[in-house]
Amino acid sequence: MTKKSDLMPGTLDMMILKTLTRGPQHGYGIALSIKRASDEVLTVEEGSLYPALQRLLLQSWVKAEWRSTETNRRARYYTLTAAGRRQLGVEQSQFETMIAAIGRVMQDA
Amino acid sequence: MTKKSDLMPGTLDMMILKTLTRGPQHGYGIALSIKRASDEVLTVEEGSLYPALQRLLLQSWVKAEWRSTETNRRARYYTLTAAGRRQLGVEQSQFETMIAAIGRVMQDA
DNA sequence: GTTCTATCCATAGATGACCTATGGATAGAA
DNA sequence: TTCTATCCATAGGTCATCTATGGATAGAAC
Repeated sequence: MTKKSDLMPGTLDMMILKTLTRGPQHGYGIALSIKRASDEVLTVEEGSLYPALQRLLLQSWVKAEWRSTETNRRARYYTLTAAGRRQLGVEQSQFETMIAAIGRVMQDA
Repeated sequence: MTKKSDLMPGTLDMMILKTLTRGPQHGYGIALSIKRASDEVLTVEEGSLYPALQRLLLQSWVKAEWRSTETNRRARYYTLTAAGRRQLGVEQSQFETMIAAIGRVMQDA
């Protein structure tokens, strides 16, 4: 089993895509969003996050542009594409299927 | 995301331990149990199963002995140990925590 | 009687996601 | 001016799982 602060493998891309449905964000902001939404249970390391964003860019599930933050710093803002939104749907339903199956295996009977 | 027939990484050991709470079983039987319990959604490949069983043996979470099956074939029967039962509890609660956290990230809000 | 399928064990090597470690840079607070 | 938080990104390692392979036997099918 994974350690407490680790992620569940295979769920990071899905969570990033989901986070971006709430609007464009830069990498650091995505990491904070996930951390806060999960009540500090999930911590996305930068060494996981940026490679993941590169993967998503390559697939054209997100696009990126350099902009300025409210605090006047340069940052790369990521936006969900239409394909990314479709992909999110696919990953969500696969995830649900998987979790439901594991639930059946794990139930007492 | 993982493919449909794949496992969710990090959940195999937990499912094996859970399966063994229903009594000793040989490797092949464990794989079938998981497949059936999950309504054929989860397929444990032999290349995943036997290394997993070696891990569990090393940790003394299961023990093994050679016996004969009902159909007269030699097979290695795996039994859950007390430590294995404790470990199952740990993994289950970590899993629940993780799934709950992912659920919060994935909920529309 | 032999071929095929299901049952059974196990390892080697590849893949791929994630983590650790590292490096760089700036804004604003102390 | 030093420290912390904010921001980006890559290289290298780890580890779980999969693919591919190899071996062996029981019983059914033909």
